[in-house]
Amino acid sequence: MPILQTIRQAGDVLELFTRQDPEWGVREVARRLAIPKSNAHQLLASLETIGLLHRMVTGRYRLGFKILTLGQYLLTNTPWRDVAHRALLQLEAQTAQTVQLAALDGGRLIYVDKILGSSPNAIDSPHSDIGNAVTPHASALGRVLLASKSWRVVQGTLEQTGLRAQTPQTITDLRAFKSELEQISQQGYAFDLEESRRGVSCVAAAIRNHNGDIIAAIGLSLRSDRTVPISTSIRDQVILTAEGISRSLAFDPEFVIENRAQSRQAGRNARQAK
Amino acid sequence: MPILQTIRQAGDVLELFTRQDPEWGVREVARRLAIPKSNAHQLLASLETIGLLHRMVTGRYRLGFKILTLGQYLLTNTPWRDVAHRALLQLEAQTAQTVQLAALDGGRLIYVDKILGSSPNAIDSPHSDIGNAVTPHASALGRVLLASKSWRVVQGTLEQTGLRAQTPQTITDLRAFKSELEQISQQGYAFDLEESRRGVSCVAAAIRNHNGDIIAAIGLSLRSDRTVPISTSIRDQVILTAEGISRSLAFDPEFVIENRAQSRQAGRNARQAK
DNA sequence: GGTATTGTCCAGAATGTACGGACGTTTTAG
DNA sequence: CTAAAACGTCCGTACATTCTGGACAATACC
Repeated sequence: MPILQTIRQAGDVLELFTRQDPEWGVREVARRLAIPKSNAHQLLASLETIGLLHRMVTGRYRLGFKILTLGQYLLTNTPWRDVAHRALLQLEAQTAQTVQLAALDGGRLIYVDKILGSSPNAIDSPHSDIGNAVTPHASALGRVLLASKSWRVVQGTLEQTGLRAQTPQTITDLRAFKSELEQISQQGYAFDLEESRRGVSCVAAAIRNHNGDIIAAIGLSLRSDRTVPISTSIRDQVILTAEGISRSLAFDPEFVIENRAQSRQAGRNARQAK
Repeated sequence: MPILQTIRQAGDVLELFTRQDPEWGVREVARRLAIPKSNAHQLLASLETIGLLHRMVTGRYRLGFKILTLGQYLLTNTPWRDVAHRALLQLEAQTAQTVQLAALDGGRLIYVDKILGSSPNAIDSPHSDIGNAVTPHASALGRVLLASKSWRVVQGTLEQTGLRAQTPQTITDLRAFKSELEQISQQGYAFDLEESRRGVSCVAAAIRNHNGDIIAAIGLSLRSDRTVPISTSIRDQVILTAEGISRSLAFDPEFVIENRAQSRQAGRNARQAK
């Protein structure tokens, strides 16, 4: 199974463009990726022609606006996003707190939607901006999603990101983390009590498709000095909202297809097991 | 100047994923791009490993969430976006109408920011969603930006997109369009009276960096049955806001660099002119 | 149950890409 | 003001990668 090396390199180049380092020159890219300058130049120039990068008049490069366009297409075509968005609007109306929608992708937690709470002390952090990718272990959203995976898969993910503590409250012990996931898996929701950010707590619940697979999660963020522990009222509202979304998705014909595909996948697994 | 063919193909693949066709199979891609199936398969699989595509359990592909992440980085690192955002918030507060921020990229108009008007009859159209790319000729925002380019460049752009009428009011005559651009260039703002969408009019003004180059534009959308023509009051508020943004940018050290780069570019042009 | 279509995989052949160096500028150092 | 280091860009060649065409297993359709 040969992987296109040129595209892998293009991916490596794109990985360089982060929030901290938004602009790269040919030389810098070459040094960082340990490739000849000409090679880096070709890669950057080529990525510019397809619009993924934008060449400044200085000759240095930034991300191109085509990415915004593609992101727009992605958001409008993620079937569960619309359903969830409407439900999140209701949840915000009930609680006046900031609510989020997130999914797991490539071992990272991606925020897919966010509605700022109208309450004066609602959380408003760039941490959960749409498109932001974070390590999943330190947030309620991430753990709800991890709890749906087998422990093997979770271990693989943790090997990449580790259990780095983000606040003194972050769980860093592997065994404790495992039992935490098991508990989440049973109760169907997760708490985050100042584990990702000081003074911020979170409740999250999973969204399931027709097949029962967890495909995304919603969360609600609170200043934790207000309600510790998070009131069961808030918690239940989050759970109910998530269940409502899951119920809507069950009747979505889009996910009936997804459902059939699952059995197809099962067949493939059976084949490999032979 | 060899352009990396593999990346060009990858770009062609990404171009296929639009709002109308968000999901593609190997075979479909192969047929559409007139390449062997195996080749298409390699491209799709490779684009998946770098996160730009996401493989469904069916084996078909959609855009990957990495695009959202990159888009997030892009938005947070576009220097004039923050400045403009604050100004747009004020403009919305003054007018209660929907306001937008857009830039020109690759001959297309890209919406970079939008604030929905609080007025009950404010415009709320997916047409101007962040990241959306449209042909520039039929909107006030697009024309303000086109007016900054030389007619040669504009002609090149129009060859790609044409002057297709989107409403009966759209200017389709090339000469009329040229004189329109000249007028916009002089007066510094542009109107769009139901040319892009029925019942919607728009005023737009340009944002300039320290060097006087037009780098982006802001616009305000109105139901056109309310005020025809758009009141000079509204128009002037848009212009003043744009000027305010430009003034802020002039002192942005980021754009002093950009400025120096301009003279560098000038030197390059002089060299080529020899 | 048969047939057409799908995604995946394999091996050889040809093409495209990686490489090192050279050029003209720009920016820094002295 | 001069010198030199750093930068982006552009070649030509040799190699390695990608492209090609076909075969396979599994599914979807009739």
